[in-house]
Amino acid sequence: MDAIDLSLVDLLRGNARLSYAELARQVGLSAPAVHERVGKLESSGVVLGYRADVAPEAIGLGVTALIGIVEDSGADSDDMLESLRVLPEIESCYFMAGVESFLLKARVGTIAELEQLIVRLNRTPGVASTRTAIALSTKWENRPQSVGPQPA
Amino acid sequence: MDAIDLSLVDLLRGNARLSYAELARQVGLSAPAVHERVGKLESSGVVLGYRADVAPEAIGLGVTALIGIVEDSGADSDDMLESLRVLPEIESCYFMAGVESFLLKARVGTIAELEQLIVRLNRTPGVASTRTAIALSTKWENRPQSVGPQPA
DNA sequence: ACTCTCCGTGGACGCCATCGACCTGAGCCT
DNA sequence: AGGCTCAGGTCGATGGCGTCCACGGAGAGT
Repeated sequence: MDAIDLSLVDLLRGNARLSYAELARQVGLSAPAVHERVGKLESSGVVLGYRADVAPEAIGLGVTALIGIVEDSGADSDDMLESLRVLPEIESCYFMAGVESFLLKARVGTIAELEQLIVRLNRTPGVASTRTAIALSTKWENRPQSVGPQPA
Repeated sequence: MDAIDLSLVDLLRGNARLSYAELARQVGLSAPAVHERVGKLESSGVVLGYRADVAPEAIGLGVTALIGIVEDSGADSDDMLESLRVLPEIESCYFMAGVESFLLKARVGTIAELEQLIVRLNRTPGVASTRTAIALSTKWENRPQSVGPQPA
């Protein structure tokens, strides 16, 4: 992970569809060199994947909610995790410090679907209680912060 | 937005670096047709961009926190938003229902930087109070849920 | 029925991805 | 010091891809 790797990561976080040739121009290496570096970043787990950023309302996921989960005393967190992982509506899952062990970000199409999700969560073994906060709007999300040197 | 557009969105949410030729094969159209459809999805604001998904610890952003903000009565939310937008550590920002008007997801390198961020937030005009919860680990994040027809 | 429009296909051409061969400099052993 | 080894780069070649263009068929409106 030298400065060039950081620049590559920055560039790809900004636009994952840049060609290797373009990346090469930006960092001042040849295309094959960039190709090899990016390949290593991928296989070493630095770059986990490439994703299109899509407006959720446009694909019928207009309701965003953040749900905190309090675990039963004696519940097994690993089992719970597996139960959560199965629910596709849960886009993100954090294990938290504090009373609420998990914090979930969920996206659904309607409030009715959110209700169903919450019911299902409360029925999940190990869940003592849930607390749901609804996002009225997403101002921005997953904005990449630059880590490399400033782009000259 | 027909079924093919949804499939394209699904495919690109799964892997934003798929070539147009590959997308074309998957949806059963020609490459130019896919190229045009994707271009329209981009310019109509359905596809907002393409981002590499990077392991945050690998780039020195090992501390994740969720911060709720309570606004002063009479504060201007738009001004606050601009103040928040300027802080690069804030990766996501939701406008919430409930006592806390905003919910932020922030990533920093160290607890000390988190402390500085919280101090800055509390000094921001319009902020009455903040509440910070620290994520001990990110189980997963921004998992795309499939919206198209099941991939046959 | 004619035509307009939309949306697709197929062909062409230049650029890109990717492979292999070779080069160079750093570090280390003798 | 000399030379081995290896990591990591460049260069050149080739096949596939991105992208532009001209053309064609289906459906709606008159």
